[in-house]
Amino acid sequence: MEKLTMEKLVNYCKQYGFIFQGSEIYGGLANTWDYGPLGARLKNNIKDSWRKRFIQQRPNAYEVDAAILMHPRVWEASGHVGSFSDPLIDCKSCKMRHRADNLIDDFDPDAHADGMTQEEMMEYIREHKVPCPKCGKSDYTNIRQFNLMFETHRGVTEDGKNKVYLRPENAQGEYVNFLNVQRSMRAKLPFSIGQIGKAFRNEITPGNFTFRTIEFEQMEYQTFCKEGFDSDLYNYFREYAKKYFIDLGIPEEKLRYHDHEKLAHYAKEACDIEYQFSFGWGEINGTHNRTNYDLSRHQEYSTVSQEYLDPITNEKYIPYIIESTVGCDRLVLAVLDNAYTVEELEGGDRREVMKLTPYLAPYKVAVLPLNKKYHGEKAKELYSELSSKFMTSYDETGSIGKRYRRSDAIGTPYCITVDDETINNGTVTVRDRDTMEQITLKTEDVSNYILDKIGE
RNA sequence: GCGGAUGUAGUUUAAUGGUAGAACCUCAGCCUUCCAAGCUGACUACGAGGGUUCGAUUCCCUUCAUCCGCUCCA
Repeated sequence: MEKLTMEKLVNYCKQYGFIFQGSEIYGGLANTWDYGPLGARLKNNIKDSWRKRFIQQRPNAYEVDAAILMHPRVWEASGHVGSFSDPLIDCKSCKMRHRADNLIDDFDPDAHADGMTQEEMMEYIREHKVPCPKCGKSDYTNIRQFNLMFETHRGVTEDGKNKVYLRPENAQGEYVNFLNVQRSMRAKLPFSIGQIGKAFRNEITPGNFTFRTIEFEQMEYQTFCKEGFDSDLYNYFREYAKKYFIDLGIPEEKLRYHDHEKLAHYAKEACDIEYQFSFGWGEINGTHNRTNYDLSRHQEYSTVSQEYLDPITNEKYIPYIIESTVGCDRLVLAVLDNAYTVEELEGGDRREVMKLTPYLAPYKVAVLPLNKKYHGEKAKELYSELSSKFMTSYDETGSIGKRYRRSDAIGTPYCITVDDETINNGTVTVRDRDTMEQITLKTEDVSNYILDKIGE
C-alpha cells in the first residue's frame, strides 16, 4: 500500500467534502478548518459513540453543556491567568525565540525564574548578560507575555474590567457545576460529569491539518471520587479509553501509552494515549489524576464550600477528580487517517476506500438504479423509505461501477442496486464495501438487514 | 515567531511581458443490464493587495495560506 501523507489526506478530505480550509475564499485563516457535509456527519457519529460509551453505558454519569464564556475568576482559580502564558524573548542577533524563564533556569538553575516577575527576569538577563544558547550573544528584545487564552470583552466598553476569556479547556465547566449536578441528580460518589464542547487556545505553532488548531472540540469526562480511590480509577480510565478507540476500528498496534514525567501543576498522575498518525505519534487522549486541586481552588476563590458529605461515613471532604479527555477533532483525524486505504484490484485497477466502521460512516447505504431511465423511479422510492431509518445517499450518474467506487471513497458500507429484478420480483442487490461481494435480498428486508449491520 | 520551499480549475499540471492549454473529476445528452468503458458537449483557474509598464499570471514589494525543519505545546 502506498504511504499516506498528510497533504494527500487534506486533499482527499477537501475533494469529497469531509474538511475544508477555514474561510477559504478569503485565502484561509491559519489553523482553522471547517467540517463539510461528510466530516460533520462523521464527527457527530464519533460524538454519539463517545456519549454512548462514556455517558449512557457508565453508572452515575451525567452530561452537561456549559457556557464557553465563564466568570474571569474561574481562570484565576484554575491557574490559567497566572501560568497559561509564556514570557517570550527574542535574540536580536540570531532571531531565535526563547522562553525567558527557561533561559534563566538553564543559565543558573538556582536563579528560580519561576518566582520572578517579568521585570525581574528582564533585569536578571541584562545584569548577568545571559547568553543566547544558539549564538552566544546577549542582545535581546523585551519580554513579551504570550497568553494562550483568547480574550474578548463583554459590554460596550473595551476596558480591562470587562475582559472575558474564551475557555482554554472545558473542564472548569464541569467543576463549577459539581454541586449543581450532585444535588439535582442526587448523585453519590463516585460519579462523573461529561461534556462535549469547544475550547480555544491562541497557539503560535501551526500543526498538521486538524491536529493542532486554535479552536477545537474536546470530549471530556470528570469522575469525582474519594481520595484513595483515585489511582484505581485513573488506571481504569487509561484502559477504558484505549478500548474505546479499538472499538472504533483503530488497531491496537497504532496506539501507545505515554506516561508523563513532567506533570502539570494540578496533576498527580498523567498519561496520554497516542495514535500513530502518518506524521508521527500524536496525543488523542489524556488521563489525569487532578487530585482535589481544582475543587479546592474553586472553594478558595468562590468561598463556596465544595465539600461532599459522605452519607456512609459521615465524613466531609473535597473529592478527587480523575479526568479522561478525548480530543474530538484529533480522533476524527485519527479515524480518517486509519480508514484511508488504496487497494490494488485484479486487472491492475486501483480503488480508494475509506474503511470506516459502519457505525461511523457518514452514509450507511447508497441507493443506485442500474439504469436511471428504467429503474430510477423505483430506486427513489427505496431511497425515500431507507432515508427515514438512516443516512442514505442516492446516485444515478455514470456507470454502476463508477458509483460503487464513489461510495467506497466516502466509506459507505453498503450499496443497493435496483434493477429489473426489483421491479419484477421485488429483490435488490446489496453490495458490501469491504468484500465487494453481492447478495440478493427482498426489498422489504433491506432496512432491517442494514440496521443490523450498522450498530456499534 | 525564525529559516527554507511553494501558490495556475475540485485534483494533477503546461505555457507565456500582449489575460491561459490539457488530463482526471463534476454535470448534461447518447449508449450501456453490476465494479472508474465509449462518444458528444458544458462548467470551472493565474491566492490577495500594491508597484514598474502602453500592457503583469509572468518582474519587484507587501500580505495571506500551505508544506518541510527549528521553536513552542502550562
